[in-house]
Formats: sequence, C-alpha cells, structure tokens
Amino acid sequence: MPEPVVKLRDVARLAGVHPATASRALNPETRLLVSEETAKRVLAAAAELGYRPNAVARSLRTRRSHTVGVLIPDLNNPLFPPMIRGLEDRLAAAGYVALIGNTDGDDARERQVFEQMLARSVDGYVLATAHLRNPLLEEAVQAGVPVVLMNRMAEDYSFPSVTVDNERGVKMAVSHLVGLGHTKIAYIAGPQDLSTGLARYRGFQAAMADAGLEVPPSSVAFSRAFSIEEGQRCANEILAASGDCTAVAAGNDMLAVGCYHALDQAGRSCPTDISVVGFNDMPFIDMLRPPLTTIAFPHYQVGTEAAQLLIDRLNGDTGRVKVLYLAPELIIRGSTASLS
Amino acid sequence: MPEPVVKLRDVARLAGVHPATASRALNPETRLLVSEETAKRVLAAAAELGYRPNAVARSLRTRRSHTVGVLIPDLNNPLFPPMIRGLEDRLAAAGYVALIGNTDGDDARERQVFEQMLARSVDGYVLATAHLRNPLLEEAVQAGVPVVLMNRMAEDYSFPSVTVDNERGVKMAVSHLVGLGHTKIAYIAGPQDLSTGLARYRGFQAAMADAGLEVPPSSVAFSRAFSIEEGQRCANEILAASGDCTAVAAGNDMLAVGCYHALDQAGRSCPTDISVVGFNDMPFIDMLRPPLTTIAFPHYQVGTEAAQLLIDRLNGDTGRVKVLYLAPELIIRGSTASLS
DNA sequence: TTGTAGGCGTTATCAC
DNA sequence: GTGATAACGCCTACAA
Repeated sequence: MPEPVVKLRDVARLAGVHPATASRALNPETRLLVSEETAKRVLAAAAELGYRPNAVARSLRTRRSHTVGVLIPDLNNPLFPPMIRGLEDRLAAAGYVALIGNTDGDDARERQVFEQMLARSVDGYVLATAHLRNPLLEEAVQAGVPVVLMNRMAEDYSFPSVTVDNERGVKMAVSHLVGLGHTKIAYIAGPQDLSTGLARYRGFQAAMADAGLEVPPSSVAFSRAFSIEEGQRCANEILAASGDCTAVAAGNDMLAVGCYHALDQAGRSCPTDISVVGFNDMPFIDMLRPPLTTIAFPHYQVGTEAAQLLIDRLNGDTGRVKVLYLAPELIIRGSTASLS
Repeated sequence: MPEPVVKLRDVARLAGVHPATASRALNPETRLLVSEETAKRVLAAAAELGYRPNAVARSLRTRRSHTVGVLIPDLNNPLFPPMIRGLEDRLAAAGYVALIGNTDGDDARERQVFEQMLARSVDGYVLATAHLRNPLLEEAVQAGVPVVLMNRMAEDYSFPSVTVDNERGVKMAVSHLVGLGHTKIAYIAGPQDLSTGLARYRGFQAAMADAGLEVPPSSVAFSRAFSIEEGQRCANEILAASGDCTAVAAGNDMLAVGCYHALDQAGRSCPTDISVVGFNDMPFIDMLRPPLTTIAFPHYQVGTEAAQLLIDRLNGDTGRVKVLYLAPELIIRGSTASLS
C-alpha cells in the first residue's frame, strides 16, 4: 500500500543525469554549477515524480539539521504561544523548523529535553527557560551550538537575548500607582533566579526609591514560580504581614491573578480596597473582572526578533553579542484606582 | 572551542571492542547478544566519554526518526497546550519527540508543515486540525505514516481518534438550560467542516428535539472559526435576528467569550438577561466575569490517549481502528441562571 | 559472543 | 558542466 519513496537517484535516472548533478540542480545554492538546460530537466523530473528530499540523509551529510530547539518553561502560560508563533514564522521563512519542548521549570526535565535535542543535532537553541546560572548554556557553547535567550537575559552580554525592558516597565507601573496617590505599595516578586524575576524586582526597588517611598521587607513576597498558586500564596503573605498596603504590583500577570484570588478570599475588593497591577499583558488577561492594569509588550515580536538573532548566528555572524530590549507600555484598565 | 563529538567508534576503541559490538551493547534491544562483561565495559566507556548517539545517523539507518508530527490549528487557544503536554509526556515515555506545528486553520500552511514533517521522516502524525475531508489524511496513508486524530474525528472509523463525546456534552448543556426554564435557546455553531463543529451542532439539534423545542433558523449562527471575533460576530447576528432568545449555547468557549463581548456592547447582561453556556472548560475561562458555565473534559488525558493510540500503531498494532470518547461533564458557574 | 561488510540517501571533493 | 567516488555515523545480516 505505501507507495515507494522517490529518491534522488530516481530523479537523476528520469532526467538522464548522474545523481550528483541532480543534487546540484535541485539545490538553489549550487544550481549555477549546472547548465540551465540540465537544471530544467532535473526540476521537471523531480516535479513529475513528486520528489521530496530526505532531510535526514541530508542532515547526516551536511551536519545541519535546519532544526532549532526551543525550550519553554510552561506552555500553559498564554504568554508563550504568541512568542512561539513569532519564532516559527521567522524561522520557517529561513528554512528552519522549531522543535518545542516544555520543561515545567524542572531542571532535570530541561536537561533531558536539551540532550534529546542535541542528539537530534539541532543547529541552535532558543531558551525561554534559562535560569541565571544555567549549566546548559555552557554545554551548548561546548557543543558549538549557538543559543539565543528569549524573554530572559544573561547578566553579562554572554548570550544574545530579546526581552522587554523589565526595569522600565516596572517603573511605569509604580509611577502609575504613585500618580494615583498610593504610597504603601507591596510587591509580589517572581523567582529571583530568573532574569525576569530579578530585573523586575530591581526595577521595583529603584522605582520606589525614585518616588521617595519606603519598601519595608514585610511588603515584599517572593514567589517560587510564575504561577497563579504562588501568586495567591504570596498575596496572602502580604495581606497578613502588611495589611495596610493599598496597592500590589506583581512580577507578572499570573501572579496578579493569584492575587485576585487571595483578595477574593480575604473579602477585599479590587480596585476599591486594593489596586493591582501586573506585567506582560498576556492574552485573556483583559477579560478578567476587573480587567487587569498591566505592562504590555509585543509578544509576537519577541519571537521574531529572537529567531532573527539566532538566524544571524547560524548564518555565520560572529559579531558582538546583541542584547535587544523592546519597549514596554502601560495599559491602564480597571484594577487600579486612585486612593480616595 | 567546540569539543570534538564522541562517536560510537570512540567508545568502541576505549572499550577495546568492535564498533558493532559497542552498538549492540548500547542498544537495550540487542544488549542480550553481548556478554555481560563486555556490555558493562562498553557502557562505562560511553559514560566516561559522554557519548550521545547521533540520532540522525540512526534514523537514516533504521528509517525511524522517533519523531511524531503534531498539527495544531491554533496554539493561542489555551485548550491545546494541556493536550500537547499530555501528548509529549506519553510520547517521551515511549522514546518519541513531538514536532509541533501551527496551521492557523490555513490549508496551505497546514500542507506545508505536513510536508516539512514528512521530509524529516516523522514516524507518525497527531492531527488536531483535520477538516472532515482532508487530502493530507490520504497522503499520510499513501506514505505509510500512521495518523491519529486528536480532538477531531473521522466520520467512518477510517482513523483512530480521541475526542470528548461532543453530542452528549451539548445535550448536557441544553438540558441544563431547559432545566432552568429556557425555551428560546440560540446556538453559535462552530465551523461545519470540522468534526467538532459538526458533532456539536448535531447534538444541539438532537437535544432541542428531545426537549420538544423549536430551532428557528434565525436562532442559529455559523462561525467560520473557533475564535473570539467570530463568536462576537455570530452573537450580534443572533441578537439582531432572534432578539427574544433567553439563552445562547456556543460551540466552544472562545465563541462564548465573543458572545460576552457582544452582550456587553448590546447592553445586555449575562446571566440576568441572557444565559450563556460554552464548551471545553478551557484554562482561564473560570476567571471571567461571570465565570462561564461550560462542558469540561480532561484535556491532558486527550493528549495522553492520542499518544497511546499512535504508539500502539507504531509498535505494529494493526488491529481495528479505535475511536475513543471521553466523558463530558457539565460545570455550572455563573453565566447561566433560571428564567425568572 | 564477536567481527566483517555493506548500505541508509545525500552531498563534497575530485577528476574528467 | 558533469560524472565518479567517498563519506557522514550508525545498524544489522551474515560469517566466523
């Protein structure tokens, strides 16, 4: 039943040329090495037979798989799908395919997926998972496989990256709250071993200092993951320890959602009693009640830019490492209100 | 800088055996062909050198890539990530990796991704995109590559599939509305060329008939995609043509969300004026105001079961085609109320 | 139990 | 401009 697979030699035979010639004719890069007339004949033969080059054999020979490994911490976070779309679109345009892997923020799993991909000889990696100190990064370098960080960054220009300007974004959020009259502002910080969590926390501290406001330790809670559950836990912690705060800034939207839950449970109303601001403007977050005030940035573009950075590397660009920041934007919705 | 890659022959040399022997020792399937002592030496050598088999070479030789192509209509729909997780988890346990591709419901793009995957010689496909009549299905059969449908089904047992029992689910939704006293119930149908859209629409018709209720044509609107925009458009259509309805059932949650938007715009309140019920119980849908009453099913399990069906095929099971239904469950939240 | 040899389909390097 | 040849890294009859 399975029809026989058409191989290069079949095409060559039909076109009356040697397989090597057929190969040259079929490959855009080498087509100019072949007479125009021959090329035409080969192409026609390939089309007639429905020839599809065997990517595996090609990879073995050329040592390039035209495949890129993408590590995502949590596919269930709606923030990532648009990034992935951006990645895929740009990669596809350059002839690459993305191999996507979840890690659940689990180091062991991350390593496993990483190795799997290495065995499949991916040409490069896009990591959205990277902890600040991640042995995988070193390993990729050892293996000579380029890495780009997406929505994460390295401390010291050691890897190309694309992120929103986190510190600036947080400052916009804090300024907004301050402008509404808030002075007792609590913060739910993301994991401090993720660049995102760290940069935003730093931004918060800086913004509060700029505004001449205190940040008592009891008004900051550190989450162990960017998850709803952790947001809820941290919000509870803050409500208990720092009950007089009138606003909460969260390290990302998932944490803010958890904060909503905690407020509900505690019988506090948002924004009447407490204002809440998130970060990411992830899909669907505008449909909550109240719709969340948050910091937006172009998710899709983060993906395309990350892809481009990697493609540049794959094309042999060995220039200095580029670190790309995208501009954040404050989106004011219904979860923040002025202090009455 | 890139350290030299360790190959099978390096391992063999260190272990003092022939590469063929090393190969046998390393492969669990053939390990028993080798003396225990030799196997131990080879394994030790492999570990010492950090040997990682080259999956590409192996694929070329064995004609199995241990890769599965997964086609998803829209990764931005939060329904799919959990399914993908289920898929990946089960596939990984069986030594397979998922190659995920978005199609945006676009036939051309779907074909392109499909071909890409075929060229990479995926061992099988999981399609969550399949239109009812899809030439790709035929093509996969031609190529001898097994296909499993996920969240979609074939009409005639021509392909294994895993879905929720759509008709039963819709009946539960309609019964719920009828129980609340509603009789003028409108329906926003999904695309009728998707099995999901069709089955649910049929279920709606059947459920209404069972309840002895009329379904005037003006009370049904057909969407062109399972999207928020289309839901809004259809809801507007229904509100205009069938303004006296007191409840709307939607083909899925995305359409229901669009319906929320339309109701907002029209100044009608849910559930006071109009009850709304969705389908899927997708992540985050419980956070809307009002939280959506909908039909739930185990998304993750859909993924694991689809993976298992495919793995069975890949392991040579040539038994009759299995069509798996998972049980739906009515989740009553705040978007439905009794007719006062 | 282990070694030998050939080939999976393609492309790079020679020679013509 | 085209053909011959070898090799990418691995697996697997077959032989020893």
